Amino acid sequence: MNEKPVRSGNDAAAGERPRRRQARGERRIAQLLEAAASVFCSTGYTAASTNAIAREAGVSPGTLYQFFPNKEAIAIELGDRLVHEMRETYGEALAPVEPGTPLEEAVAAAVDRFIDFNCRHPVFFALMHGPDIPGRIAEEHDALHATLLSRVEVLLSRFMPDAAAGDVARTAQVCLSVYKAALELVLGHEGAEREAYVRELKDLLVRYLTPLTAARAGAPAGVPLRNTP
Amino acid sequence: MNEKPVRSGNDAAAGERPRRRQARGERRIAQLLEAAASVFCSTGYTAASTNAIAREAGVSPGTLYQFFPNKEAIAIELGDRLVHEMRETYGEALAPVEPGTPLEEAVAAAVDRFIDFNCRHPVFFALMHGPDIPGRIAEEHDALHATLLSRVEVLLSRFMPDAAAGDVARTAQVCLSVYKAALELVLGHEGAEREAYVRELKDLLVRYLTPLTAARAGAPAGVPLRNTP
DNA sequence: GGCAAACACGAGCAGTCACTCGCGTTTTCC
DNA sequence: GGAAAACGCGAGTGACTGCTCGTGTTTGCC
Repeated sequence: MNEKPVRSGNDAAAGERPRRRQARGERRIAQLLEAAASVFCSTGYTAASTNAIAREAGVSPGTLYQFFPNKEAIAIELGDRLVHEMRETYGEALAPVEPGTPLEEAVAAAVDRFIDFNCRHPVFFALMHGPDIPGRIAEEHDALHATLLSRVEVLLSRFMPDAAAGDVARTAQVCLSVYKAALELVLGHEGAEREAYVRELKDLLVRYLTPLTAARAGAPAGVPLRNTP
Repeated sequence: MNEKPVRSGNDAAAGERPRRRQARGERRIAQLLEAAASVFCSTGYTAASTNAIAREAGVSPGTLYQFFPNKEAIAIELGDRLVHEMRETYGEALAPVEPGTPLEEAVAAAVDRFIDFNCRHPVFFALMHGPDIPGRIAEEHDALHATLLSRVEVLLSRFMPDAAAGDVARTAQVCLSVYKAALELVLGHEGAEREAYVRELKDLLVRYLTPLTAARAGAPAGVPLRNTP
């Protein structure tokens, strides 16, 4: 926010000098990011042309490049803002697990928050899981994925304290991948059908994880726990 | 195979006259498809340039267009051949389910065959699940998906005979999506780790489906069966 | 051998893309 | 009010794409 006014003697310090954005500029940036989100969402990153983004935003190509050095920077800025909001969301979604909380509730709470976030920002899915994203966004996605993974591992190790670290990591990976797959189904449906898929996802995760946690208190039948040796 | 020799009077019948391929030509086609598979696999469909495919195959761009009318046709031919082999594979994988076969075995058999196929043909995943595929391939993928879906539904309805049709369809969708997600994990690992993920996928599916089938013979505890009304 | 068709080449064409540049307009700061 | 900077424009540039075409070589058939 509080940018220093243009300094004397600071002109050619770094390759990129911080431009003094006016309110108008900030508005344009938001406008352009919104347009980019729309275009990325409907056509994917590579197929989205900067001219199309500018047109969608109602400005000229030249104006777009007044605020972003290149196409990748648009996706990066968009990704940054989404990841920022995402970190807040999943911080709440995964962090506070009361020791007594049953698995079913923990899963339901996490799933509900993540699904809600992804439904509100469909671009996020397109940007993060597209196969044609630029290297920088991929890094960001990997970082976010790693963070999520370790969070899920912590959550899991609370429910399955006597499992090998490798098994916990693998289980967490499976959970995230399954979530991603189900998210695609959820985003592809509306209303009641969408909610049915959400319920299905919760059931799926709970049934997958329950036998692992069951070792804590007298394994209740079902599929036998299979520990990889 | 047995192509009729060039017919007299059949010259300008349709817009496309069937060229008499020589053995050399068939070899080039196989060569080009192999190169295309490699390039598609590593860069995706849109990013793959026809010049790059030709270069990978060691021929000139003009030669490529002697056998394929356009870039899409390359992907289509490749997809056709893969789908053809796929149909044979999953025909065996899903068709014959003995009435007494336990769920665990049926799932394991299907998963093993599909995983094997996808590991032998990594292009298949890239072509079918890429977001930038041309319309024609998408149709083919949708058709294959629909076929697989109905097969899985038939298989499922044998294990859960007293479920609503909508629930069965949804369950089948979830199974396929989960398979797809796990496939990505499997393809991303090697050796023992890969096998561990395969086992995880089987467990996941069995645990997901077991409570649904349990209604047949005195529900053995675990997560209660939740029927959507 | 000879001829037509299939095969092979690679420079080049039209089209699209990300991005630039010169110039005019609006805002900010004194 | 006036200078400087930020904003805004859109035709244009170079690179790359899918694809063509004229020309030369190899193959199959008589």
